[in-house]
Amino acid sequence: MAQNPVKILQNHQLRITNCRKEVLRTFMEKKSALSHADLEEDLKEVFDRVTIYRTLKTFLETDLIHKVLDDSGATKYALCAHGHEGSHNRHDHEHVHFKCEACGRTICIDEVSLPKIKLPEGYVNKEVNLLVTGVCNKCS
Amino acid sequence: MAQNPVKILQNHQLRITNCRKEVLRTFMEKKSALSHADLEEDLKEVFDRVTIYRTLKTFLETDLIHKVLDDSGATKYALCAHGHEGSHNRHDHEHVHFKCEACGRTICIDEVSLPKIKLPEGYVNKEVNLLVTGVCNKCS
DNA sequence: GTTTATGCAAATTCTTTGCAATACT
DNA sequence: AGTATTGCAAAGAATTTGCATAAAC
Repeated sequence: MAQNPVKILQNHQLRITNCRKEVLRTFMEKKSALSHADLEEDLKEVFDRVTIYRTLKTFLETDLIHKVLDDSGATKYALCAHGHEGSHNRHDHEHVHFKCEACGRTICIDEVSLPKIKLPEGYVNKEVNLLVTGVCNKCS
Repeated sequence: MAQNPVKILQNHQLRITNCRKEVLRTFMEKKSALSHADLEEDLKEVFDRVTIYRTLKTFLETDLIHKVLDDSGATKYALCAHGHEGSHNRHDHEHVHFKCEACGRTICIDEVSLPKIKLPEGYVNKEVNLLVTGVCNKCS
């Protein structure tokens, strides 16, 4: 399994550029969902705002990151947990996210698995997203 | 239980204005989550864009509506199911939303109840939001 | 009559697009 | 060398703020 930014980019057939490496590194380091603004805060001295937008777009299209639901209005993104191993199936995305009201961070809770949802007749379920809001272990 | 816009506004100690009545009526009529843009489309001839923003803000603060998670980026809102009865508890918001990829509508699925989620040690659960993406009964 | 909401203009913020210069393979 | 990515400028949306007028209580 890939573990460093360069290998991940190679696995996804993306050119290796400084911005992509740094964005990836930031996701790996922060271990929480990040918005464009979060990334910009860390990287604005080095890369243009627009480049970060385009990097996120590219990563989304390559299934390297995915959108994380959030009630703050800002779109947040997180690394696809096993995306680096080449398993590009949709269910990579199906996990539980936890948003802390105190520190504002959104993280993936891997320990909790998603319950099966039975929908009414005629509904086709493609993807399930669960967001729990509350206070995290560091803030409580 | 209150059922018309005027009574709902009274119950929430809000002044009765045309814009508030119309926004409420639209939510009741459409029965799906609406974004500011959705409301504007219906009401722009009558009310200013800004007034609709402010109405949504007021309704949010009064717990008359709540944010609905959505992966489209646009913030959507929905009526709090029992908010009109004066029960302002947080669990009003805990339902399952379904977003149809075909028609783009987001609706509340009342038939499905939220599974209990057990979080890791130290996490305090305040609110649970579940979004299922797929195809609805009308589009499938 | 006093308080609160509205409409309009304008300021901010967020996101996208075009294009020449640069970096990657 | 050839193609994709970047930075900058600028356009386009989305959202917020200030203030005078109008509506609600």
